[in-house]
Amino acid sequence: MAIKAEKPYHREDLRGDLVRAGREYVAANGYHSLSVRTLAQSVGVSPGAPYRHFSDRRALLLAIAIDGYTDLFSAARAINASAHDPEEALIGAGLGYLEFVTANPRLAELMYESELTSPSIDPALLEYQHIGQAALTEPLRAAVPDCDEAELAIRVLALWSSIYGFATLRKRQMVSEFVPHGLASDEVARRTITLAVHAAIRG
Amino acid sequence: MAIKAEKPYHREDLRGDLVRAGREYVAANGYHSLSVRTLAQSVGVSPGAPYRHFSDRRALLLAIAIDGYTDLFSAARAINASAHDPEEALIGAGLGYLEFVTANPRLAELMYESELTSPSIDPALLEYQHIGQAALTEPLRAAVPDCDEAELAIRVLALWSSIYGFATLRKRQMVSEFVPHGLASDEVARRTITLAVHAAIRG
DNA sequence: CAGACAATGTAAGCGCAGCTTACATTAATG
DNA sequence: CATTAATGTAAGCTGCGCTTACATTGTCTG
Repeated sequence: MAIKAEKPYHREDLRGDLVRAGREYVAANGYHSLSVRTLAQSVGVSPGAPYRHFSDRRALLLAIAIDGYTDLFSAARAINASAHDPEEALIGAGLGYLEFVTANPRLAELMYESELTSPSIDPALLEYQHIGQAALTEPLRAAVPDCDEAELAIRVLALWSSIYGFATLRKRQMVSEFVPHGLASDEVARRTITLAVHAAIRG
Repeated sequence: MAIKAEKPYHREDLRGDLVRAGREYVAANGYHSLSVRTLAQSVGVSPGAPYRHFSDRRALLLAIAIDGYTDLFSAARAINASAHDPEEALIGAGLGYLEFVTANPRLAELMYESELTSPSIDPALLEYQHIGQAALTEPLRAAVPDCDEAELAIRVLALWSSIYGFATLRKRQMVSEFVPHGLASDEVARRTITLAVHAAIRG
């Protein structure tokens, strides 16, 4: 009899393995070139097997993106909990998002700039957008107590636009194109985020 | 002899025809599903012909994107010329970009959110980024005369982050998610852009 | 003006990927 | 224990990016 344990016909958690391996691949090479076949092979399974767990390549990408969202938001919760005042919470949220995008640029691309968000965002991702929205809305409401909801919503949108836009441009290494002098990148980030937060607070 | 004019073996401007047809396709269906073969067929040419003019599918997409940039910047020049003061020029630039993205969402996706910009922006597109940068830098310099260049660059970056971020979120129809009340979309846009412009002017 | 040459098109095919269908194997259920 | 659903495999269809070899045509030069 063989010493090696025969690999079982049914495996423990193929779906999870695919998401994890897929996430590693995306982190290394980006989502564009991710192939269901190659991914299947890399986890040691036949080319058709993933389709038992994902209807589409798109569904697989969606699962990977959602996996990324859970990480992002657990980090965001930690930051929010350790903030002492609303302004600090807002700046922390912005810088936290920046850090996440910097640490996981390819994953962020899948989450925020892929076919999952175009032409309009995938319904399955809407819930996560609302969580992110709340992470800005609550502190801002606290910072600007007497402010009607419509105005608050606009300011949240403007703030999120700034944070998202800056993070995206930075991910593409376009900050050095705009700010050619040898300013420290972190300093530029801090200035930009605080500028946006202050604009949102004072209107 | 045939009444129809035989179609010539060599055509006038296949490259241009491919770019035009490609742009139409992208506008209608997005760049993701654009296929070189199908595009070749749609302009009545064999599947290999496009490769005489474009080394890659990517090179074709690049040409389509550049075609879009020329349109965007010619519109931007017109707006800039008709502005009466720097603040008006900045707001006009922002709203002009918004209009372009709203009118050409799929094309904007190719220009600003495709594999051409990821992981870092394609060198062939850098020139166009500089043009866009200048369209904000000059009016802002005029609006804030005594401001050193580094500070000016940071504010331009912050302003462009806001404009780009807002336009992108709006393209994904996420504005209605953030601002659920029946506020007119144009009103939200105007408020957001002016907010960003004022923040950039006063620091 | 003729022949060489470059430019630009076609025909055919390789390799790979998404996805489907038919079948095999195993776990769960009554 | 037999049945059934779940989950894997094998094989193949279709379409696409890209290459190579060849056909056609405009242009340049002796």
